[in-house]
Amino acid sequence: MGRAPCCDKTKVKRGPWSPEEDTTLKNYVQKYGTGGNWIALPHKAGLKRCGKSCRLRWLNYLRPDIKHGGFTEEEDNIILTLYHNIGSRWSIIASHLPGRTDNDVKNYWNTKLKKKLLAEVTTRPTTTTTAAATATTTTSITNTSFSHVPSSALTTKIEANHFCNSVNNTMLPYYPLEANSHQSFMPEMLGISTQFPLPRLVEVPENGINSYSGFPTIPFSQEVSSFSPSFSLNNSGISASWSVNGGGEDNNTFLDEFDYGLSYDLLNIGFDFLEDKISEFNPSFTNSSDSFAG
DNA sequence: AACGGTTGCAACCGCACTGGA
DNA sequence: TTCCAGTGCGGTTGCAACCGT
Repeated sequence: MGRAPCCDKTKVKRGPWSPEEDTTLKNYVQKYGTGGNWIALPHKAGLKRCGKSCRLRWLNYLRPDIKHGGFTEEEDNIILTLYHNIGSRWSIIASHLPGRTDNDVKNYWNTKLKKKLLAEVTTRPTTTTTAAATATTTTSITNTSFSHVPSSALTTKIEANHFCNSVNNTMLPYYPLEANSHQSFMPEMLGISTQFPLPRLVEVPENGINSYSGFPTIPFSQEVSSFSPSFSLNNSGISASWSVNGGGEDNNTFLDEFDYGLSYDLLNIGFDFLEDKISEFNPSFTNSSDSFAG
């Protein structure tokens, strides 16, 4: 037995809204407000529509403060950053973009921004260098709208992917940002069998104590100029080690830019492929919104 | 011009959450 | 504490417009 429908589908109009319906809804809401009850609103307003449909039409289209038209470069970057940090929480992302709705942002991501990023990645020259990665290495993707992404971040993750693939063709999932964390961090996004930890970049207090024990962390107060991952395979599985060298001039920038690199590489992998691999590895994992460890 | 494929976006669906009774 | 109507949200679908052949 499923949930009772919110209205009788046979008695309400569905599909595209006519200009007359738009006018009726807009006039009613502007005159009387929603009254805190969308279900009752269409009847009061004289509309043969489901309340949910009215709400959606108002919020996504008729509201006076809605911004229509193309997204700016600045909006692109905000979406990219937030998508990496919190995933597909479109309403939260939209709340950072005045005049944009969650539906707008979601559609824009799915139809344009994701493809734009993929195009950037596929046209980027192949990186063959290893290990040492510095925050100031930005040359590989200049002349793009995301030229501030350091190749260090790209290289780090790409090598991790290649390494995992070369061992047993298995990957573990990207963990979304934890809700209570203060700032972005690098999740332990890849691993095999023993789930080797990749570093998390987390905001930690000046005393250096943080709640993510067991993982290397980089306090914001620490200057960072290079970030060097290395991998090895031995009898006990895979081990990964990381080193961070001081001397950077702006490590907040480095951390922020690292986030962009992460987004690039998630796209480079392909979400579908990644999830298929995860499912093979652990049948209890069903989709990207699930918690793998939970 | 006609057709088929692709794109972009409005709208819908259904589950999760919330708050009041 | 439990129940449930109303609301919020993310994923998905439908379709018109566009594009290439």
